[in-house]
Amino acid sequence: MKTRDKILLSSLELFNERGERNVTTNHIAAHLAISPGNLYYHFRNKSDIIYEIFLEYEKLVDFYLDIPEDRAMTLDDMTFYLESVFDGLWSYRFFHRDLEYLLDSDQRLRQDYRDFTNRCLASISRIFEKLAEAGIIEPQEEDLRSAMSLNVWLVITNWMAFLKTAHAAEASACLTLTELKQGIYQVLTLEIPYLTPAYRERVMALREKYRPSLHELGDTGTGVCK
Amino acid sequence: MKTRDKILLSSLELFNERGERNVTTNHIAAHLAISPGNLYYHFRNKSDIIYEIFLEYEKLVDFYLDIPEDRAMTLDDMTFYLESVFDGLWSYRFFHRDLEYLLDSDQRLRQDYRDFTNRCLASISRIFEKLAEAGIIEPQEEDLRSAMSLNVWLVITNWMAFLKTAHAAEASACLTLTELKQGIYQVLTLEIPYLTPAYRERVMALREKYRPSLHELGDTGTGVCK
DNA sequence: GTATTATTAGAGTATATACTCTAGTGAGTC
DNA sequence: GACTCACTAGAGTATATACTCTAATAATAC
Repeated sequence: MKTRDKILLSSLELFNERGERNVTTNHIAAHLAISPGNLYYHFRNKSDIIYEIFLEYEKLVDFYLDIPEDRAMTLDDMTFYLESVFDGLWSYRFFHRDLEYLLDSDQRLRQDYRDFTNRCLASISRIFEKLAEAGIIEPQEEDLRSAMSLNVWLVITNWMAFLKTAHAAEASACLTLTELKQGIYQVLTLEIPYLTPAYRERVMALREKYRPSLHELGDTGTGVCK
Repeated sequence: MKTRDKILLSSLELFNERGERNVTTNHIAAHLAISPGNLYYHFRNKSDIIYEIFLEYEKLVDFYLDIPEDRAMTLDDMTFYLESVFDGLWSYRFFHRDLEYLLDSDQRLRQDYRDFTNRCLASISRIFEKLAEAGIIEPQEEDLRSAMSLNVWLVITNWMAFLKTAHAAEASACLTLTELKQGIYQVLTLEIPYLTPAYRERVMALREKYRPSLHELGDTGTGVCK
């Protein structure tokens, strides 16, 4: 693998594990056993690395959130979207953690992320529309649909942050993809009142699969993870 | 005013304005025109300052979220809770921005914040219960109510982060309390399907007051603020 | 007044951080 | 063999950051 790609990969790994704030360019170089100079040959600065990683993330989500317009939407589609989005969130989880700082230090990223958000919101809204066309949820007026989409976006993008703060032990290490996907339970909670009688039972059963196992917040957080 | 209190006040101000990450203890001291040594006489370290500020924040929210158990809940009560919570969020807005990092660097804060979250979630759930008792929303089973409360919490605590990332110009400066309170519109969106016919119109009218004025996300962000 | 304590200034320190500079190395090309 | 050029090592730098230390001053108690 090329050094440039190795740098991106290691950076992502370290960022996810420790948080962008706690990972320096020197750490990244050391982790790869290359020199800082080498790293700076491939990237102008730390922001550049982060921006490249964002582009990957963006590509991934755009790929998953491509809505097929030639056929009706199914429950399986919806499940797929939810699973994919949370997978993506997991793989690039450092990103939302330090989002504000990252956007403040890179205008290019700020602009791109804004566009990205708008695309995601449009996709979510389109999904709701198609779910209504398929008779899975009741159709809603555009106003309500976009407000709902925004709420879905807020829940999705901040579920992980919530989990980390709810944990008693140190945030970064303890967190599983399974726990993360309990966010799907929360998203489906938003849909409940809009489900059609024909689909209500099926969606509720789907939701049940993602239900948090225990009283999460109450755990004493022994911290035996990793 | 005592130096100690001045330090807390200035710190909060600077943190809110520039983000905790961008404010050093030296900045705080300089801003107050006192020496770093003086600052460290009053606080062991930066975390200590943050922790004290958190305690203030906690006290404020706990005060506002005290639910009177001797009488029924009114719509005005609900409005008051929403307004107060967003006011608090505004006054201590640096806090949620760097939350994960802050919790990672102070175990005491982590534990206290976890308890704080649980209290807030309980309060939100209790508010829903009392709104149902008052005939404003339909009563729901506990499971659903707590999942809904969690969604409300997610929307409330992350609305500002969303606004900042949606803005085109630099995040910190441009943001008004008015914009922030459009979060209330989003929270009320969550309640819509559960409203009783008797109150539907009134709540919808209330919600309308907080509706975002323009197509927020679409603005070009000239950045003329501050 | 004197002793004690609380408060403050300000220089200083150890460490970290992002990044630069110079001097290469090695694989391919002609 | 000379030349190019992408790539790499590693020492080095300017600056920042959290925090410490000492000495001095102001406030208070007796």
